[in-house]
Amino acid sequence: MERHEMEAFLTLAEELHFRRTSERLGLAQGRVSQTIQKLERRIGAPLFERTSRRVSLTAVGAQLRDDLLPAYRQMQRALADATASVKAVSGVLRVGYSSPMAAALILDAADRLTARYPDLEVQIQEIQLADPFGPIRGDQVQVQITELPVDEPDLVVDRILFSEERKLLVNRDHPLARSSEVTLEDLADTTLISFAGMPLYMEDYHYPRLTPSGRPIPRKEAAFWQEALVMVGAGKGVTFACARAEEYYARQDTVWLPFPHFPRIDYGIIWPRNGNTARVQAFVGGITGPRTP
Amino acid sequence: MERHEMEAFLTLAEELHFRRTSERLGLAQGRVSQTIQKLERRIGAPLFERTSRRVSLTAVGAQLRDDLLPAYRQMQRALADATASVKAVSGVLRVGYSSPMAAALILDAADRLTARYPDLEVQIQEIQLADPFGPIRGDQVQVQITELPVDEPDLVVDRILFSEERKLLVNRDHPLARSSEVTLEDLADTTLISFAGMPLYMEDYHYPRLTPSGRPIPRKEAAFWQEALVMVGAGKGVTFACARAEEYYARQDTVWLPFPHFPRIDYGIIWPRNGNTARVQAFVGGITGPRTP
DNA sequence: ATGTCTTACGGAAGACGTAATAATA
DNA sequence: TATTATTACGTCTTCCGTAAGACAT
Repeated sequence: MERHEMEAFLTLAEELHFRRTSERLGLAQGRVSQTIQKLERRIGAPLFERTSRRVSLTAVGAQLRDDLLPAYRQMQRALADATASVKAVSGVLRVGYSSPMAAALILDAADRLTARYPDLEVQIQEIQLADPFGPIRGDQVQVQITELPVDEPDLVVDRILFSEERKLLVNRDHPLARSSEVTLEDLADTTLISFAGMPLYMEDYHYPRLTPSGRPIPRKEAAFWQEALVMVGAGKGVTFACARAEEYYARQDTVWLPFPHFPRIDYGIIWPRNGNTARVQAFVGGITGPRTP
Repeated sequence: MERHEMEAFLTLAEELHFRRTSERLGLAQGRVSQTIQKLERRIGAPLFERTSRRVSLTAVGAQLRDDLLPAYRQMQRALADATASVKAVSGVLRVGYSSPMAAALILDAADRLTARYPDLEVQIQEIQLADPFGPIRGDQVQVQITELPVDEPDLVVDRILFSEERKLLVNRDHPLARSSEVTLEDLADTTLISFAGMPLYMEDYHYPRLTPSGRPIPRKEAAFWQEALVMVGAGKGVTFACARAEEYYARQDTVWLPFPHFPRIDYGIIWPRNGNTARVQAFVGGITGPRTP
């Protein structure tokens, strides 16, 4: 049963009038007549009783209308929903990241995503550790891959996307640079560079204030990651980073030391609790795929 | 969305293989590819992710399949049900009647019915009052219009179709032929002709054995209606008939007297309890229409 | 005479198959 | 190389509108 036959039949079953039916469908009057006749021939019995003055459904016609109408509506809706869902995942989605590996992941997901949603553009934006949630709260990015823990009432944390070994960055002339194994206890003899503006629970998690034995760890704050790098290069202190960041930020004057006795760095995907749009959903779903295999 | 597009999409969603899909649909391989592409252009995003080696549904495609499949199935079923119901109302339907008015009604309904169900043939058969249920029990007729009351465990009585005034048939030379008004009490002075073979409750209802004052009514039995007519014409007794039967059975030697103090004759439509077929249903539904206006 | 449904006919859209092309394992 | 999906092109079905016909009010 062809679409145009269903439409002719259902419209005529509603209008009970060939001319009005043809007008509603944008067809010539004769077309409706012939389409209905063809359908009736296929079914084997008239669906309408008609004189030149009155059109009415037969029992078979009424039954068919009752069965067909919901199916037709659902079909229409399925198509409309599909186009609407595609349209909802169009426009620009800005994704924040605070680590270059996350950026690579995002760009990878963006490729797959724009293949599936041709009208979607994914833009990326670096997020400074000193203000990790400003951009997402200000809608400068709609979704973000960032270091955990994140515990903000207005932000949803989806899950751990990946985790990285933590390394300690020290100046190549620093005594620790030649240690075989560095631990938290050693930090009492350094200045740890952390970031102002981070929530306290995050700062305490990533940049402890005391060593395990209780000695205070001297600290200094930087505003940007690049600034922290420069400070380490200048011998002003040490700081943490995830292992693979070395591929992006290696410097002659800095060595990246394994730091196995401190937890790895987990990265998660977050978005505003009231910003769970189709775009964001699609991105989160799209970034799921590649991670699992 | 065209039928061939739905079929191509749903089949491909099941097979995940263009060649197998084209074979199942009896199409060329390229056709499937182009049909899917067209659908994807209309929706605005790919429904399948394909390489030359693997085909898989995208999220949009999977959603569309979930929404579309039930609608498509229901549509198919609606059409199949319609053709099946037409086919079920085809062949020969034999209808019994015991009164010429009923025959006219049946023929009228049969005309409308064969217009609605071209493959149905309606035949009529006269039923003798002496054996009112033999033919319907022997499947010589499948439905029957007959005098009420009918109270048989294996027969369904639908409803009263119409009712007719009862008249008394007497020979023109009989003294009652000149009465201004005849009552049951007068029958004590006549011989009432009834029919053998009728169930007792029917015979007692139509042919009382006593007058209201308790006098017995002499009686004689006939085997056929025509026989009863002849007997009345020969002055051998009186009998009952419904008023309009006079149009069919008027004779010079018989007068039809009003008999207002005895109930009218009700006619009902009956069929075997285990013979409620689509044909019968269609006939009963078809005979409903003309009666109501 | 008007409004309705049906029938006849010519043109255009598009669904189809064939066959060549591109990509992947 | 074999198997797959895509693209190009010519054919043919059939959907369509126009216009005339048939019928009822």
